[in-house]
Amino acid sequence: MPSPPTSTAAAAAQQLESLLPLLSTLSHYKQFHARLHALGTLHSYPSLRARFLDRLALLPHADALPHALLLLRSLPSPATNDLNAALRGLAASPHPARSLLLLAGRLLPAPAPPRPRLDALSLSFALKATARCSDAFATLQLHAILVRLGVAADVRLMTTLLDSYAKCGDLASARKVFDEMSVRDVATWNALLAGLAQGTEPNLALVLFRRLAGSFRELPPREDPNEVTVVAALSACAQLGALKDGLAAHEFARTIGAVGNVRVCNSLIDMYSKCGSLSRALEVFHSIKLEDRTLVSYNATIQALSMHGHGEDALKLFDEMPARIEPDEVTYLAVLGGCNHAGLVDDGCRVFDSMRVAPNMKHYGTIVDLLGRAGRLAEAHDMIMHMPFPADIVLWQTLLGTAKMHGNVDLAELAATKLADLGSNVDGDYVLLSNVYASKSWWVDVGRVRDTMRSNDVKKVPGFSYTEIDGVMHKFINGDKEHMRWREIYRALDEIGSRICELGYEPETSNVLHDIGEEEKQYALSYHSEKLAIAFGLISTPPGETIRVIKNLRICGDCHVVAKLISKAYGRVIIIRDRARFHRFEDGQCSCRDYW
DNA sequence: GTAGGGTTAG
Repeated sequence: MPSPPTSTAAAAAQQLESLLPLLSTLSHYKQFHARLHALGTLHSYPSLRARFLDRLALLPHADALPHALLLLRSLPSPATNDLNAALRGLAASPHPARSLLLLAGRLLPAPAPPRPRLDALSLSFALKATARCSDAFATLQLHAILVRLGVAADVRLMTTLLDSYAKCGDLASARKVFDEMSVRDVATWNALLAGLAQGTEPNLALVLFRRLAGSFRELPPREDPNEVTVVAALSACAQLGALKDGLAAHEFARTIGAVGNVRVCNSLIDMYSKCGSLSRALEVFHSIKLEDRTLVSYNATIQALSMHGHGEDALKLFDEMPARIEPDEVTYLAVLGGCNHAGLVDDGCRVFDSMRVAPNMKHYGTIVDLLGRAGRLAEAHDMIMHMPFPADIVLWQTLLGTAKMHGNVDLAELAATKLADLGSNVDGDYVLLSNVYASKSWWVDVGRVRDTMRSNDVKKVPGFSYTEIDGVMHKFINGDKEHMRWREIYRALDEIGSRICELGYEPETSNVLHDIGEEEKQYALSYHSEKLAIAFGLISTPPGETIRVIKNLRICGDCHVVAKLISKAYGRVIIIRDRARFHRFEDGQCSCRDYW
C-alpha cells in the first residue's frame, strides 16, 4: 500500500492539479509525469493520475499514446479510469482495433496485475473503436458484455451502441437497439437518423424525420429534434436528391431556430446543390456571415459550383477563400472537379501543381481525366506512372475512358490489361475497349473482347434513375415495366421518338455491346432508365415544369442527345444529376456544353 | 470518487 499522503505531498498534488490544464507539448507531459512519480502522487492520487493519463493519451503527438500505454503498464494496480483513458486514446488513434486488445487484457503485462473492472465508459470507448473499424461482430460482442455488466439502461451508452451498429452497416441491429430502449433522447433519435441516412436507408431516414417533425411538441422535451436532427435529415435529402423534403427540412430548421447554425447552413448548401438548386445553395452560402463561414462552407459551395459546371466561379471562390481557412483535400478535389467539368485544363493543372496537401487517388483521378479528355493522353499516362502509389481500378477505368474518347488503341489495351490484372470485371471496361477496336474496324478484336466477356461472367452494374413527382419517388431500371403506368410511359417514349426524329435524331448505338442487330440495339437504348424517368416526368407534370431526374451512373451519350432534343421539342427544362455532376438541358443545349 | 462517454455537414 502506498503510504498516506503527507501534507507536503498533498500540497504538491494540488499544485500539479492546477498545472494539468496548462500542459500542451509532449515535453510538458514528460516533466509532469516525472514529478508525479517523484512525489509519489502517481499512486496516492489515482484520480489525478487518471486525468493525466487521459489527456496524455489524447495528445496529438505520435509518441504520446505509447507513452501513456507505458505508464499504464507500469502501474501495479491500474484503476478502471486508467484503463479508460488508454482505451479512449487507442479508440481515437490510427489503430482503433488495439483498444479491443487492451480491453481483453492483452496489452497489460503478462504476470497480470489485478485487472481493472470495466464500466460503461470503458465500453463506450471500445464501441467508438468498433465503429471506426466497421467491425459489426466486435460491436455485437461488446453488446453482450454491456448487458452482462448491467449497464444496458444507460441512454448514452446505448446511443453509442446504436451508432456503432449503424456505422458498421448493421442497420437492423441499430434499429433493434433503438426499439428496445425504454428511455431515449434526441441524440438517440439523431444517431438512428444519421445511421439510416448515411447507410443504405436514406428513404427510411426521411420517413422517420417526417414523423419526428410532425409530432414535434408532442414528444417528451428530451426527445425534441434539434439542429443535429436537421443535419441528418438534410444529408438524406441530399443523397436522394429529394428537393421537396429538403425544402420541408429547411422550413423545419427555421421553426426550431436552427438556421443560424453553420453546420445546418453547410448541410443546406450541400442539399440544395445535390437537389439541383444551385441558386438556393448560393443563397444559403451568402446568408452566412463572412466570419462564420468554415472550411466546409467553402468546400460545399465550391463543390456545388463544380457539379453544376461553373468551373470559373468555383476557381474564383477558391481564390477568394480567406487566409484564416486552409484548403484541404476536399477543397482541391472540388476545384479540380470544377476545372475538369468545365474543360479548364490549364487552370486544373495549375491548381494541381500548387496543392498544399498530398494528392490522393481521387485527385490523380481528376487530373488524369482532365488531361485525357483534352487529348493529352501521354501526360495522363505519365501521371499514373509517376504517382507515389499504384493506380487503382477507377483510375485505370478513367484512362481507358479517355483513351476510347480519342481512339488510342495502345493506351486502351494497356489500361484494359491493368484492369484485368486488378480483377475488374464490369461490362463498362469491355464496352470501352471493344468500342476502340470498333472505331478502327478491327472486328476480330471486337469479337475477342465479346468472347472474353461471355466466358468471364461479366458483372453488369445496374443503372437506375428516379424522379420525384408530388413528393413521391418513382424509380426506373433499364427497360423495366414495374411502374404502374408503364404502358403510358412507353407510349410517351414512342411519341417522343418520332418528335425528336423530326429534329434530326439518330440513335447513337455505339455504346451498346450486345451480340444483337442494329434495330435491337436501338431498342436497348430507347428504354434506358433516364429516358423512362424523363418520359414519366413529361406525362405527369404540367407543361413548362422543370423535370428533375437522378441517375446512379454517368449519363450515356444517346440519352444526352435525347434529353437535349426533348428540351427543345417540348419546351421543358430537364435537370439530370448523374454520378458526377448536373446536366441542365434547355432549348436543345446542355449546361455541360457536351463536355463531361 | 465528482465527472468523464452519445448524435451533425464538405
